[in-house]
Amino acid sequence: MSKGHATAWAQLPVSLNQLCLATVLRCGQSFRWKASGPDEWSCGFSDRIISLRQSPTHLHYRATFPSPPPKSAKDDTAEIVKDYFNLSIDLAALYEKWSLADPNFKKKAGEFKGVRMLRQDPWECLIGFICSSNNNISRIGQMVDKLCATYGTPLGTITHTSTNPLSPSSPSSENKTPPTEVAYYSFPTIEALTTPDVEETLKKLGFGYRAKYIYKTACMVHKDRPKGFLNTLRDEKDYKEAHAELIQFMGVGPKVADCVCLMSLDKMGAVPVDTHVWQIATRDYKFGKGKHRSLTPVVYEAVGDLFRELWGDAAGWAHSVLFTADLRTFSDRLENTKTTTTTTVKSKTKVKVEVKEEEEDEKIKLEDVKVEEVEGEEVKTIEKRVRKRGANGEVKAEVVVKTEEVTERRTRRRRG
DNA sequence: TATCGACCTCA
DNA sequence: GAGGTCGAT
Repeated sequence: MSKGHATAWAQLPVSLNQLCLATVLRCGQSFRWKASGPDEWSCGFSDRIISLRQSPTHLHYRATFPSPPPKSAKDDTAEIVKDYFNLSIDLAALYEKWSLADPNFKKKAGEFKGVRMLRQDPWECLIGFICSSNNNISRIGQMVDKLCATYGTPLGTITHTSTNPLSPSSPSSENKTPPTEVAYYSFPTIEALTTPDVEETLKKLGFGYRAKYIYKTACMVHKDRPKGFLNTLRDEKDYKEAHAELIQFMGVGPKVADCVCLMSLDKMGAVPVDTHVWQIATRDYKFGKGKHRSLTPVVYEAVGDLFRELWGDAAGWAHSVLFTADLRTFSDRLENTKTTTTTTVKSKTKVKVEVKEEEEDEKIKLEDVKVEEVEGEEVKTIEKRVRKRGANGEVKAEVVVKTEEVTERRTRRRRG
């Protein structure tokens, strides 16, 4: 039982190929779903808590309202759920298409069915991903919880029953944790995050430098944009336009903007390139063939283009499948097929090779990388030009620094 | 255009 | 050091 007014459980026909709840709700799209039971998930929406369960053939849902709804009101929770999970899109058909176009996708997809993009509220999505920089899913979740508890509206409580999978062998006794009442809140409105105290409060709550970003962005959206601005990016702007609008906000770079485009603005081709995706591109798709030492804006876009060419219009959706497969949380699923390649830098030697007096030779690249590979050992020679400057900033000399990096690669198969 | 240090906290 | 961004150079 929970405080509040819960509707009866209802269901929607949804196969596991179309949606895998346990994966989709934990793969870093939304940070607000809580496990409220062994196979139950709950999340606060604007005026109600929605709880979900899944069987092989159905998605079960129910709503818990803070106060009894008028008898006349008909429950629109089904509509909310269909919309939130983008259920009008046939995911299985997309998997077919991607598998045909890409053997690597096909290989990974078997263990990761039903990974679809949510269709979240753009404002919540924006703030959630501003929190995501230099951060991990679990802490982002904790931060968003605090944000909601502090600036959101209470929606009631849900009784959480044991989610501890530890001892299914003795269901009768010991290891059961007692049920607890957990409070749920709505996500704060835009306006709620524009009060002058917000930055300081969030700092105290452990948001770090993101506190300022959130406050500033809230102010920008609220004061400098027309009402409903973020939602208009869905229909009135295409992907590029929406992306350009989003990176105007404080704390929003290309990656965060792509997350918002993909997960809340119906831009299925948006591919957020974070360090994971960058790894996937270089490791599994040989992107750049060892060039590119950092993820500059140009390289960022090139990675997205690579995947868009490979997977087509809904590349962002496809990317999410491989991204999820790469997450530590789910790494056990690939145990049987996986080969892991670990690379360790064995040695690194820097040698200053020559000193040039004030030479302006545009032909020398600022950085030149040569790679040789011998029996699992990779020797990279990096030539980097470093300018020594005097007190006035004038170039006094240029030093070419050669770095030899010896990398050892070990590939091993885990039990299979 | 690309690179670099700083930024908050927690692991 | 992390599932990034900002501001300066």
